[in-house]
Amino acid sequence: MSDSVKNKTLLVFLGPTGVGKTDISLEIARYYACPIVSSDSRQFYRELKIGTAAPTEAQLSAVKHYFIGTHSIHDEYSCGQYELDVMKLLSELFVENEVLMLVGGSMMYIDAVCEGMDDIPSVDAETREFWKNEYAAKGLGFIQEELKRLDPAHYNEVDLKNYKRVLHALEICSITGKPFSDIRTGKKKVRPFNIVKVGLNREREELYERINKRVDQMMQEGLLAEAEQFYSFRHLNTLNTVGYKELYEYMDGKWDLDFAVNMIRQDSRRYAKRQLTWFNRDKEIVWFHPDDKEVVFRYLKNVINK
RNA sequence: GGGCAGUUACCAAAGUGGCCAACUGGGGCUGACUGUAACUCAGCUGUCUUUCGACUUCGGAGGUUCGAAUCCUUCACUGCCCA
Repeated sequence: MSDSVKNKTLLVFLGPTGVGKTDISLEIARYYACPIVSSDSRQFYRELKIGTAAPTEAQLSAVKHYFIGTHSIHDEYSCGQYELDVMKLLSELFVENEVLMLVGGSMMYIDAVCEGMDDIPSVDAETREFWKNEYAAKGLGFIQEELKRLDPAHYNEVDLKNYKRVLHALEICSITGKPFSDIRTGKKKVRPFNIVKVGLNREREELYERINKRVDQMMQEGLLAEAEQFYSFRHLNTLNTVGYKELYEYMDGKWDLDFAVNMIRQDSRRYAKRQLTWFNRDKEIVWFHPDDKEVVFRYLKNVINK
């Protein structure tokens, strides 16, 4: 990216699911006449509309959006690829725009844009399958020992009880022939534009109430039918998503519908909490209530060089 | 009216004389997390205390005992059965 974008600003609107990001960000996008880049890792998938509370057709035609419905649930996509794709897009969009918006709640995806990630190779299906099978057959203790052997430094750092983290480290060791920890630098990349992080949050009780209500609304809008369409692909990672995975338990006959819907509410609340835990670490975020639009506008005017 | 069963922390549910502030599960809270991340994982969850520990609890009241959630008496409530 050239120096020409150094006075440009990326407005990052983030917050827990259901807090009301879409509404306020549309108003701000219209005011600044800028497009919105989504950082919602599930709204990427065009098949998942209702369950991810994707922007409506009307909203999409009011403001130009990127990364909404751009991928299929069958696609292989990752955070690292997202970083590359978004950075390329931003450099193009900043030619015409002084201000751009990144809106969404997917923590690691937001960080990938704002801080960058190390260049870690993507894992081929064969390697993934190999370690997955090793884990299934020999258990957590075995893959822990393998990690100790292949990457003792990482072994001492990772959460060893978290099999996903252990597996991924092993996958990278396998592919590169080097310890995973050699590749991880942990260095933040400096972006050639300003980043303003706006956090949106509400009282916990209020947030949870909104989440609960939104789940009811999704059901009324036909979430069950939407999920049912992809029932045969329910094993896909992209469908291991709140709002879908619970309904598949119902369709598998394990839960009754009321229970499943209740679990969607609960899992949504937990997700919101996890998002907040992640965001709370980031001291660059300035927090607002989504209803205080005037306050946010005033803040932005102060922060953006205009 | 009679008989039986039950009442334990936010909920469910173990515990039936000392190892009990009380198993376990759920819920809740807090946190970790550099690529399948709306994933995955961890800690806490009577009160006070940073820890050691102290204090108040197992429906209410009273009693037995060195010691009670656990035994006895009684009251209250709940469920089932017989009238």
